[in-house]
Amino acid sequence: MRNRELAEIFERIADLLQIRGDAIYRVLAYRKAGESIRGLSRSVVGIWEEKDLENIPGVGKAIATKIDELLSTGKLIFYEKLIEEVPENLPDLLRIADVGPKKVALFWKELGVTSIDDLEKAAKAGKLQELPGVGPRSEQKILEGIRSSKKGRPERLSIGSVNPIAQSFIRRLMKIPGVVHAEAAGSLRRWRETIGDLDIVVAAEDKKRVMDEFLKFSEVERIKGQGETKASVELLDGLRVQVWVHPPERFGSALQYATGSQGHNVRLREYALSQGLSLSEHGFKGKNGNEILCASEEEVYATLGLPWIAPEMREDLGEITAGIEDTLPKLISEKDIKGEIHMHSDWSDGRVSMEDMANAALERGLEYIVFTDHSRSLGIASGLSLERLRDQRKKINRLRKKFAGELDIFQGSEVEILADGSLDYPDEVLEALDFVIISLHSSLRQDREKITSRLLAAIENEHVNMVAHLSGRLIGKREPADLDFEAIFQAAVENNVILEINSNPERLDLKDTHARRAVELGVKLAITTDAHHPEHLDLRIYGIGTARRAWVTSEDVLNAWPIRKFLDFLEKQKSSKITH
DNA sequence: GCCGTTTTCGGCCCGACTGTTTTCAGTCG
Repeated sequence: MRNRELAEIFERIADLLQIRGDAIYRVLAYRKAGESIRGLSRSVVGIWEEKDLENIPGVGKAIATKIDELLSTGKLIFYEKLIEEVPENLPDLLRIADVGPKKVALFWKELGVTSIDDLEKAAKAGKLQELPGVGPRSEQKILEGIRSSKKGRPERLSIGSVNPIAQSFIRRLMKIPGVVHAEAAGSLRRWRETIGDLDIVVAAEDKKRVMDEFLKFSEVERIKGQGETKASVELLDGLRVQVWVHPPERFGSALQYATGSQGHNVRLREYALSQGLSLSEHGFKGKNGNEILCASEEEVYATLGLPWIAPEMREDLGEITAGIEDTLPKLISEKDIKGEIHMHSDWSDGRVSMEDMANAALERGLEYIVFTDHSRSLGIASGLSLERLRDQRKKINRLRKKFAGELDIFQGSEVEILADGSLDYPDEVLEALDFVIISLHSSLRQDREKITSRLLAAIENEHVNMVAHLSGRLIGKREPADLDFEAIFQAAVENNVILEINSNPERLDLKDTHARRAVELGVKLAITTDAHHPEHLDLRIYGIGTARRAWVTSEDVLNAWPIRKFLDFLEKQKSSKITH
């Protein structure tokens, strides 16, 4: 059973218990356990085999026993009894805006509603407003909520699609007179791979003016809520945007609050309470009611005796403890990157010539690049035949001379791993390449054992330097391959093979939690763009964000190393390979 | 139900906004 399936079960239990009206802290415990499992960097099955379940944060005796039952028998008696009492699909109603557990319970008990269709019928018949605490306006809102949930818009959008919208909003908000700061917060600032709501925090004295101007932005389709300090709207394309306005002297605490995550904030506020301070978006309050205002986030953390914690780490995954102990890593940043080692040209499916790509790399301050066009069997991407590969080498040699002293250029290849685990070029061809990337583009749906051993066989090939986009997932479009990640990370360490964080926002592969686990085990990474066009070189910000979420430092990243160290490592890879 | 630089028992973040209410409950983040 995969972590996500386990997480879904416990999250559903939490919803069902809450609808049933159980004690809220019991509900929260199940929800927290579910979220914790979802965010885990390694498989629960592995932890279960080591009999270490209770070391998972949020998992105690009771939930550990339930995980054990699920993994050994495939079912959970507690859950089966629960859904005899509360209809299993009732939590689906919680997805509708402004419908929470109390209302779901009310509609179910009073009207027998057990599905969204039931609810819609009841609302249209005017049955909801006859219930206590529900009026005509609520009934109307619920109907709207059902309508928008039926439009089939995805609940979370790719960070690559939301980020440009955010930057445009921020530019325009900054132009409103009196605005001192405007900054994206929430999951975008934490560089999560998908974004639910776009959150923006603005610093200005005149709140009302900012609110009025914001609500007039042309993309705003519907105002969902509007108060003194906070407004939330839905855009024409369905994206939800929330804007907070706070006075500049409180901007730090407001930004900290809106950045989250919820889990991080709860833990930080608990830590504040342990020091006799109550923290909110407005600042700190002491026991005697005195206020401490924070214009910057640094002041928020410093007030608690902590170093500033990078937004990407704020997931309640040990960052506050690391802050207390002063062991936070120095995270990698974009300026640390020295080379691009996974990119394409028009020799295969890239859009421009090698020379144009080289110039684009130079413009972006890179010191070395590796062309890694596709290997021969990937016909759909015009993979290079042996002859074309030789021709490309000649061309690259000419380019090397042309760019000498400015940019070092190498010839690599993105080599297909064939269905049986062998590689798409013979060994002597691989040996002649400067850098060998291997990747899967076909037969991604093989079962776990088969696809894992296929990758392991490929990783053990002595000429392989790096594995690209390991899981093969396309976020929201294609599920990752069913891999034994733990085994692959071990093999990568043993064979000195690099694993890629692919920066394409549709991939982000390795993903954050896997990258963190890989580095824990001693794997070295690369942060590449897989560029097929000069502009793709700018996608690296997303890979950097993912790496920072994984607590990665520049020491962990091959293409953040200076050219000398990069080349030395390639030499070392050659000599350290397991021989067969 | 979980957890411990106040605790193995008694806590468990904090506030904005809305609608249905006359002071608050529910939802959301």
